[in-house]
Amino acid sequence: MPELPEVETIKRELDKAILGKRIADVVVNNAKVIREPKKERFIKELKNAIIKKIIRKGKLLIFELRSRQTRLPRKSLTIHLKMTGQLIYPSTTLGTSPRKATRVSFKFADGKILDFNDTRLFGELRLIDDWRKMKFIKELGPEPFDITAGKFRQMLMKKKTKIKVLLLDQKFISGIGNLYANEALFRAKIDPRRPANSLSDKETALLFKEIKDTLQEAIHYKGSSVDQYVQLSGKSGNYVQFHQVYDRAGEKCFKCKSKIERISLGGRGTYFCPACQK
DNA sequence: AATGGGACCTGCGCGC
DNA sequence: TGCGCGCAGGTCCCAT
Repeated sequence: MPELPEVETIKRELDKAILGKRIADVVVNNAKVIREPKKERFIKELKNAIIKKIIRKGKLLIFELRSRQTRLPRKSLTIHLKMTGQLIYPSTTLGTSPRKATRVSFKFADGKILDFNDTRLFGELRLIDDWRKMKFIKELGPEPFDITAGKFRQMLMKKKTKIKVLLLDQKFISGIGNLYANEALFRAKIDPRRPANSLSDKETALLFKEIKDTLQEAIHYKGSSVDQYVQLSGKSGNYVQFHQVYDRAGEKCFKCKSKIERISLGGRGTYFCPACQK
């Protein structure tokens, strides 16, 4: 489940690995992940594009491109990993025997290959003129790092929905997914079922701090490798060892030894300690 | 506005 | 061993 820390980890590695490179060829093994334009045009327009800049917005990766003929308008390749998407570089498949889940391979002019793998085909690749005009981008809420505690509090006070569900709403705040929502709420000692506007000033401030700290720590440890996420190199992220509640239903709370509970909120597995979180 | 459900997909682990 | 089933979670979409 790539969330902000996982996508940021990949973004930083991509910066070091592929900036300035020219795409020589694109191999599409499964066109389903290419949302626009059609496969043939997608390939044609990416050929000879140079990776100019890489940007992350929430969980979305954006490659700003430049064509060799600089008069052409700059396009962008956007990549959303959704749940099981991976970016692997340098890939060793060489297009000869692609791994089962390798859906698209980008071959650079120097021969190195960037693979997009995605078991469940939920991932989305788009080649578009202006990423700023994407519906997803226009509706995206601010990232926790881009707002103040006061602003966060002001945002929460307008909402009656359950705090956990709200943290997962990318239009409200972007970058947080199921794993870090669970972890941040545990650290802030807040019951995930609480209506957002029921949080006190103190609780709001603590939650805001814990969200940012949790994300920062996860970035430092290069993400959480549960399910399919790996770093660009294919190595696992190292943050799982610090998880307090996620996927620990029935196990003892590290703080108070109570049993961690699992409930469903907004259709998502929600883990919390009923004794620690009020 | 809030809430719940289904859809998109595949692979895993479970019980039998 | 193999089969069917529920489940995983990011996002969108629809109904109430």
